[in-house]
Amino acid sequence: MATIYDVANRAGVSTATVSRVLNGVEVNASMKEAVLKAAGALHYVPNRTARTLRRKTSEIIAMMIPDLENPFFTSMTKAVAERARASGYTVMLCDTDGRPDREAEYLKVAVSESVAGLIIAPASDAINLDEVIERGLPVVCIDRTAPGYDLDSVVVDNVGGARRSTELLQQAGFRHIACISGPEHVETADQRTAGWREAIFAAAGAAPDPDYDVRTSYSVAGGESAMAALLDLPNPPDAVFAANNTLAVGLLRTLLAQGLMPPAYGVLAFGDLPLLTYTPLGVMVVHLPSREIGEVAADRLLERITGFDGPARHIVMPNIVTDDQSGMDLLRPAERLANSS
Amino acid sequence: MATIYDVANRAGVSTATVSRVLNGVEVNASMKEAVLKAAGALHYVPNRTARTLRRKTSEIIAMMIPDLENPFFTSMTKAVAERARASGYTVMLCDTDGRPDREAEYLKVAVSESVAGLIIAPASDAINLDEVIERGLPVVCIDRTAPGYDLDSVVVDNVGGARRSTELLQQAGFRHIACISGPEHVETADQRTAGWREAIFAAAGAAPDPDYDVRTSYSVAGGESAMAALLDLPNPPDAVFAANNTLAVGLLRTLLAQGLMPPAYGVLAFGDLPLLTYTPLGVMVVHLPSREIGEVAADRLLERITGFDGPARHIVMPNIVTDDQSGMDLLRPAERLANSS
DNA sequence: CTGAAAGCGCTAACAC
DNA sequence: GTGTTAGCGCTTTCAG
Repeated sequence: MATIYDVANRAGVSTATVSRVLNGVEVNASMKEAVLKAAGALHYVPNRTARTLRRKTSEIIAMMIPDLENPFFTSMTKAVAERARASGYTVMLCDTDGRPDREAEYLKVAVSESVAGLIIAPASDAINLDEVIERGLPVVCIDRTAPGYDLDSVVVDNVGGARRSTELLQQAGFRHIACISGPEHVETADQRTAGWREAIFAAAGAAPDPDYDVRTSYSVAGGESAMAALLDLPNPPDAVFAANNTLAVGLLRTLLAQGLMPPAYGVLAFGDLPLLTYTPLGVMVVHLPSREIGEVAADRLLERITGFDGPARHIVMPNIVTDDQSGMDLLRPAERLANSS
Repeated sequence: MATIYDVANRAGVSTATVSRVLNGVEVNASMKEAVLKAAGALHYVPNRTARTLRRKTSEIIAMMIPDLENPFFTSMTKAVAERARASGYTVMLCDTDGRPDREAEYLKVAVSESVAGLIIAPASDAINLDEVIERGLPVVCIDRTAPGYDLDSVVVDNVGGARRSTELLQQAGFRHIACISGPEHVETADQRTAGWREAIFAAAGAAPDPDYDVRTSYSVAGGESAMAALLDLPNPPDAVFAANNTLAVGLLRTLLAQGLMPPAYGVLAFGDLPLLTYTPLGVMVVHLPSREIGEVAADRLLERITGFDGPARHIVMPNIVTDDQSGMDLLRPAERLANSS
């Protein structure tokens, strides 16, 4: 309730001086002390809203992701929040549910709140960031880029990673490898499917069976039904490349319900299955550095917020736990468990 | 960039009229149309900061939880964000990491941002909400209450649930049941341990072995080391009641690494292990309605924000999937999988 | 029903 | 180095 005026009065100085003290601008030592004492006595809490109105930029960072419940985005978000907090910023959570309309809505709110910056995993490749760019808002894309805009981005190597993943399945002896990927026009889904195609083509000298190329929503339900459809095929696959973790969980549900168990049935998940990985199930898992992506993205954004104005940086994250040339962690969960204990 | 003045000018009306139109106050139809047209032409986006400064309350809800990466809080947060969005509010994410100092910091930011309301899972039972209460900020406690304050709360029956959980382990034939719970002074941890004690006392006619009563941090690491310590005991337990999901994951890691497998070794997790539950592992799981807690909490808060001023409501959530009198879902994962397919 | 104008709390010229 | 003061964009009395 106390304002900067109250503090100024009590300390016998002007509001400008109070503001200076509060913002770390050089001020006479005795005045500074008086201000601090007055502020303490009055339980003064600066009003960020007023500051934002005046400065035209808040201490809030907008974080837009398609699904907070996906551990991949959860840990990314946690990392961003932690980095932001350390620099005095707070995160405005925007779960777009993968819907462009929600995304547009949140984008408007972000502008309306004069957020300091934006970290976003675009819901589709048709995303419109014009308004945001016009206002000079710093933006960092994560996981997916924003086609048509030259923005900082932090992603993983989807095409190459998917190709190497598929090759691993091939090396494990599987010959009929299907790919269950996310929606069309979602960059990661398109790229991971492309990587799978490359590997299949390289091995077979021909394009993959169109029936094996399935696209669905990035969700457990999507993985479940897609797998069911694959098993209903006249010539069902003997292995599956799951383009993300939720799809893998879904397809695993279908598989297990039908008595098909990895590793006899080949399953490679592109992205971690956090809790599942602690159980002895023969699923191959490619670890994606979600936390690190969040950290790097936050750092890059903070740099922009504090004035950095260089050209866009496109960062492709190497994977943390390295066990082969690809830089990916391809241990089977059971092995990983053994190693880590 | 366009302000309400620009819109007013273009529409040939006063800013007051523009404001009225934008806020749904009755206005002459032709004027209203003119305002809307002008606003559209100018790509006008209202400035929420200015509104907040004037109204002294923003359209942001602060959500404070101890760990975003715990699926229990993740789904709760997602539910809150969704409900909030539907009412025009956005969520400010505050991951306190279970630390009172972080919590206090975020509380200050929340006040400073003039948030419309607060949903909080207190980091400890010594939480100080004075400042927040003084300012008349609506608060709803989730998962844990705030001792000393009479606030709306949405929780689960910890004592009773823990007791029935332990009884289930007893009914399954286990006789040496340990309890791994969270930190002291964390309400849920205290209460769940109390419920376990009740069950042990009722069955044995004596207090449980103090060695079996372990408290650690609510984390995978905590569960891991606690389980290791239990197994090192001269007379190790044959079953464990895990007071939350992360503890369960941790103790499971230790167990599996030592070749001890449920259900031969008794494990009951109080709280879901989302992805793990899809695998055929004999762990008993008590489902906690995290999503529903979030929904109810958000609804109660929104009521307060829009003026409700009745006495505090203390809501104890029943569990969703009901298979016994306790209202809890105690199916073993494998059975659940079979049922749900 | 509509308009004029004050003011929310703070920052940043600008003047001293 | 310090104080004065004009707004930031909006809502909301208060007159008319």
